[in-house]
Amino acid sequence: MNISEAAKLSGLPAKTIRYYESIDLISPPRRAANGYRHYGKADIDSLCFLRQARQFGFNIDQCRLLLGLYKNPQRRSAEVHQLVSDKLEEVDAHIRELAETRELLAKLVGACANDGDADCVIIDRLAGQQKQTLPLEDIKQ
Amino acid sequence: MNISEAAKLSGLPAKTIRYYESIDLISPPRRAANGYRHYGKADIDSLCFLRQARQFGFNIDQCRLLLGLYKNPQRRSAEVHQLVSDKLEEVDAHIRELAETRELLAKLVGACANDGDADCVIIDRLAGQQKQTLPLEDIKQ
DNA sequence: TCTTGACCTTCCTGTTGCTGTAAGGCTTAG
DNA sequence: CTAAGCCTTACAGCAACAGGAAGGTCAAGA
Repeated sequence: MNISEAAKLSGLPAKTIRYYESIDLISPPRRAANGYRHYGKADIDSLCFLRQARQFGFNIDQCRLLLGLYKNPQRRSAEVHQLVSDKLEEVDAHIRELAETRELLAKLVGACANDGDADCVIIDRLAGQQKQTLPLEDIKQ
Repeated sequence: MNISEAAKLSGLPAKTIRYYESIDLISPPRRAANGYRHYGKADIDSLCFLRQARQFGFNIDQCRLLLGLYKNPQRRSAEVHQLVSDKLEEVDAHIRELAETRELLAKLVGACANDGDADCVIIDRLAGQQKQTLPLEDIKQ
């Protein structure tokens, strides 16, 4: 089948499929006489796998590893488990970070007068937090 | 003061300060006779403001708006409030999305045998989720 | 005076994971 | 015959910088 059908079946844009080929994430498919890419069932399986893995938040390099395990009947499930629990930790860390930011933002939103005045707690909070101070003699306009 | 001192005081890398100038986020500073950038106290304030805003998750365009409000004594705090509560919603949405992914990942991690066998629930889950099916007659190798 | 090291400048490339667009060839229906 | 709808390659661009090259400047020490 041609690339647009592969795209439909796999749920990936044709552009993305070509891109994955260009970075050697998938192996180049056979070509028809007219130069068109020609995909088989196994290719579709790999593409579906990649779409899912990306949806789970794995980046391209992690997908590369996962795809390698997917295609390798000699894999040990422990290797897969390791990759996925690493990713889980990554996502947890990200969530913690965002949650922290969220709380700070919520505080700002709550504290702001939200009216027509120029006085604004938010602006005050974002400003005036210098990282370091210089000795007086170094401060020249 | 020179750029490296501005960097120290603001907590932004000198590279970033030059970058902010290149995208017109900050106004170009005065130059000394030798061509070196020369920053004053107001410049540092803007840079600090930007560092904080970026830390709060605002992107460059949002920072542009915030910085405009910061520098504008005619601002109404309601405008600032709007920007920040929009960002809060953005962050909330992002967290919800990540939390969903997290749960899926946790399920995978919990379900995987995590041993030396090739059988792997994770691999099975990532594979075989075709987006669409084609009518039989269209399926040719 | 010369040199050394720490600054500073501009410009170009690379990062991640694609997406958009241009310019052109192939295929199929009307 | 032509128009639509595929397909191809190749190049540019997004965000928000970071790294490095090549070269100018400055201050201190031998």
